[in-house]
Amino acid sequence: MEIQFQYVTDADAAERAVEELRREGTLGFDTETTELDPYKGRLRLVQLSTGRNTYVFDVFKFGEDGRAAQGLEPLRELLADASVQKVAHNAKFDQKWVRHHLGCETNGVFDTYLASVLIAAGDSDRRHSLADVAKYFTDIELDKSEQISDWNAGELSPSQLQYAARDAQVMLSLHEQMADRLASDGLTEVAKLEFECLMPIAQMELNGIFLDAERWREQLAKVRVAQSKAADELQDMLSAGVAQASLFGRAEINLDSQAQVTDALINLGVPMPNSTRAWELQPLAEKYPVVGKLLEYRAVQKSMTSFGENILEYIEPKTGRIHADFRQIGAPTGRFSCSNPNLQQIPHDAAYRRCFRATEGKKLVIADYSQIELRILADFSGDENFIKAFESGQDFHSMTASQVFNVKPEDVTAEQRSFAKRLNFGIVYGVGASRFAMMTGLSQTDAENTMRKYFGTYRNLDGYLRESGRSVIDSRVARTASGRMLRLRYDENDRASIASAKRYGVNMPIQGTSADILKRALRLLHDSLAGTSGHLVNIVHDEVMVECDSAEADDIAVKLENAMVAAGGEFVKRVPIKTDVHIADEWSK
DNA sequence: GTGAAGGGCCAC
DNA sequence: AAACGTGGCCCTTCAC
Repeated sequence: MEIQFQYVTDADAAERAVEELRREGTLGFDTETTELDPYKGRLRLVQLSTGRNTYVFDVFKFGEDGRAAQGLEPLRELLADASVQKVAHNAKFDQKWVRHHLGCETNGVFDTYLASVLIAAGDSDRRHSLADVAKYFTDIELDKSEQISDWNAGELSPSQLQYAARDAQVMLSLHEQMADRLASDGLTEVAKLEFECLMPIAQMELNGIFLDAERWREQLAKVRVAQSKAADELQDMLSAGVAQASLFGRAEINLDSQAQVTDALINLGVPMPNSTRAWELQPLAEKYPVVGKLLEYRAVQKSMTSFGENILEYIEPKTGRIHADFRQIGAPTGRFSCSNPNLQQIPHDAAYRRCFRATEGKKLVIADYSQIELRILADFSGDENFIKAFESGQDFHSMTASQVFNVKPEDVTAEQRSFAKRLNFGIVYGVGASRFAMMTGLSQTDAENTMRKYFGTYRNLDGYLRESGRSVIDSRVARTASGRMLRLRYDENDRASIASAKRYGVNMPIQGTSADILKRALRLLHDSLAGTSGHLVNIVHDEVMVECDSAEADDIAVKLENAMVAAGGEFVKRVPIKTDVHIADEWSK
């Protein structure tokens, strides 16, 4: 079916188009670009649709540099105006291109991609491409064959323009269906939270983070030496158990093959546990030096491959920085995930983190939430003792140790604090006594007794966790403070399946509310950084990093802390929210 | 050759 | 009897 559209190629037409578009409260929105990466290609088209009429702005016709094009000023104002809603699919993509190539923000966004993910509520069978979403919510079949066509062409074909117009137009019928569905699923609030977080993330990806390649290479050189030494020594030790070794010299074993390494260890008489995972091998390391060597080799091998030369290839030549991909709903809990490269798994070791640094004349302002998940749990449970431990403002693990072991805070031993700490962390994930025993070295009985004491101290926490578990199994639904939803699937005839669903369902509201809070904080931060030198450069679940002019760092630190604490306060009412903020030259604690 | 699955391990 | 939640990346193995 042909779609009515107007092709906008000059300033007068642009002005008239925007005037017409402004009469609508909601517009379909899409862009066409010559590449997928805004630093590598050009923005060709911006499409805005009222449903009846669609305007296709050809950015090329307004000059070489879209940012400098005066004729596009009305369009920029319209896009930046949050009072006009723009419906787009995966809006982060369009926002990045518009920000970089037109020089303005896109505000007031409704994202059909994120809406679809929220509605799916963790169902991994559902797909979320525009074609899939259109089919699912409106039964419209979309042909995406022009998506990969040449948007660089001097003159675009009628079929290209038709395709471009249609993608913007289809957004409106999609929006109607999806807005209703969000409302009936109780997802309106979380959707707003997600949509308002899009622009901060789009901007963060454009900002990128500076990685000092020289420092990285220096570190890598050290690791290479260690790797080669460990590999050589491990090879020698393993070969001792292989028969052919004496005949043909040293038999080469693939040290990265868990099958070959396991065989070799068995030949050497090492009693092999169920797997060769580090935590299973660790206890054997003392008696069998070869096991210790294997663990040493694995560690350096991991450093060299996952955190080696490859990450340097992600440095964008145009900016000299790394622009990773952040998936806003990376996990069904609402947490972000990050890839290409994953900046959320850079080793904590200062040798790696110090390579991520502020550029000349700049500082990094780094803030992280203190015990955010435990504070959320305390709030949800309403447990007075648990809340008191936070209200005291003292070291939380010492306070809980003091309460659980019934000693004065100043008399808590290092060992008691350590038990309390590991239990505090484990509680959020639904740890059991046997796992707790495993990680502390306590006997099963002692572990059970310690946990009994813990839950005896925090009766309402125990009650909350039980009730939460019962409720998620009963209703097959879990929700965060913002209303984010997870549907649970389990086999009711399988105890293990029920137990697993229960842990997942109990954990999700806690982990997910933490994600809610971070997303709200990013919106507040984005607004308060406007007009400053501050730029968001990285986030790691409960940590936010901003780069800014050195002279402004103190001010930015206050803004960052305020945004994070205010966001926390919107979802957590009874427990104080605390952040630790510091100013540094490098990514460090 | 390519891709999926599984083991292993980094982060929070 | 069970045995701690979320991700991504690298490697080997194995099927096509």
